Amino acid sequence: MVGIGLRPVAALVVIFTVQDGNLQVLLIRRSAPPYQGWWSLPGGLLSPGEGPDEAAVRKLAEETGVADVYLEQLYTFWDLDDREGVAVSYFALVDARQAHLAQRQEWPPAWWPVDGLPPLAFKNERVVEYALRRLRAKLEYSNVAYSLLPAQFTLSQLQRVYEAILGRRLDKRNFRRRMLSLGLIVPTGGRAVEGRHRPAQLYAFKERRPVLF
Amino acid sequence: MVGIGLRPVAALVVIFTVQDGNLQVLLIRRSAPPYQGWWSLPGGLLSPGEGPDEAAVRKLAEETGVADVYLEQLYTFWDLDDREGVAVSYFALVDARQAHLAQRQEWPPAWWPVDGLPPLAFKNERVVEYALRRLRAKLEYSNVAYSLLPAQFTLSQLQRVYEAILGRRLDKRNFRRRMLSLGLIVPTGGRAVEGRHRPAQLYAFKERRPVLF
DNA sequence: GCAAAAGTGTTACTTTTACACCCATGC
DNA sequence: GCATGGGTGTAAAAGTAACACTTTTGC
Repeated sequence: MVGIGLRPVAALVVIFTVQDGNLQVLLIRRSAPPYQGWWSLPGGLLSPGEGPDEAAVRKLAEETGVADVYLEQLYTFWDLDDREGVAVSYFALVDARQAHLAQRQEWPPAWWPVDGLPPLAFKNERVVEYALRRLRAKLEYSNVAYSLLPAQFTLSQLQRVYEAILGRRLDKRNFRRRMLSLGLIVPTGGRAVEGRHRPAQLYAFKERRPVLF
Repeated sequence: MVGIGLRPVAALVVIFTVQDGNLQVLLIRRSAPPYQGWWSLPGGLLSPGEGPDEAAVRKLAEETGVADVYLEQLYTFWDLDDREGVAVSYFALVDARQAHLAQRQEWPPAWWPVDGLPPLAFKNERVVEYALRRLRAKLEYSNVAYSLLPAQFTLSQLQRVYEAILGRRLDKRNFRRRMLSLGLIVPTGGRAVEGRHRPAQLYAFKERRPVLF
């Protein structure tokens, strides 16, 4: 018998990346009911002895192989399914170049552009929407973008990440001035030779851990 | 036997009010173990069929008699006790004049000034601290203060609420200009005769529901 | 020499801050 | 008439937003 107050508790992770100037979300194709054949966010019930944060870290590692990325608790939903379950949601920011998606026949993960998602199982649209709002807000007053980029990057790459997330173009001069005057990033001295044009100065985040301002 | 992923799930509410220029939190004195004799936040396990939001609303009503106040989910903690329980926390804003604290011998509630709290059970200090940070932030970009004041109030009363929450003095002229230019409040035409001094214009919030800006 | 992206300053405008005195009332 | 809080404007500073051309490289 289920005791009073005992509920299924799951963790759910919205894993974002920016690739080719597009903000993408990791989805998993469901290979069994309920919602067989549909796509949903990675997640699942807590394992014994595990807290929601630990479950989120585990899911993230299972699907992408990465650890030590930006991961933040979002919101706890309780009406995503009909089973009185509670879902603690998270969002994570990963650099697609460092992520290696799990290769499996069943429940395969894939990146989807955030503005072209398929119908999702368990009302996961609400979770993605919530995550996106929070990510956009956070971008304005923190350095979380560090988690979407390699250790060194050009200012143009950084700007493309911001533009992809915010969904609008930014002014190049104002953007560069702001990033530098906030002291978020420093030039490394290296240069990126990338095509038949002038090489770009490489920069790095001063801190590769969350900083608010 | 407890199934996989089944956990005790509780709701926990940080109920704030402003009284005499002081920000206060509602605490309950524990009348049984664990932590007998200590103070803690109101909360408890979800009832059958109840979601965390509903449990928070219920707790709020039980302790203060109020409904329809500002109530927002905060964060889900899981390491507040040793029992693998999950605690979904909320914060609420109530007008002390409209709140009637439950009168009971056991588990009596009381208002405590937020900067003079007693030691709390279940690491509830972390929850209060988190709630306070969120409340301070929210005050700057929303109208949530409506929930701490009666339908009509003077600008000085409103300012005292802001000052109590932010923990610093504000400039009277700048404060008034800002509140009015944001279009948060409107004069009602009434005046408050309150002492041997010039009566104050009464104002009301345009919206008595959460608005972000 | 030309295509491509890198890099760089100035100006107008908006927002924020600092600051001090007169007003209306009750006693 | 005096004590009390109510009410009001302005100027300086800071921050934000708009805008276009030169530079360096590969081919």
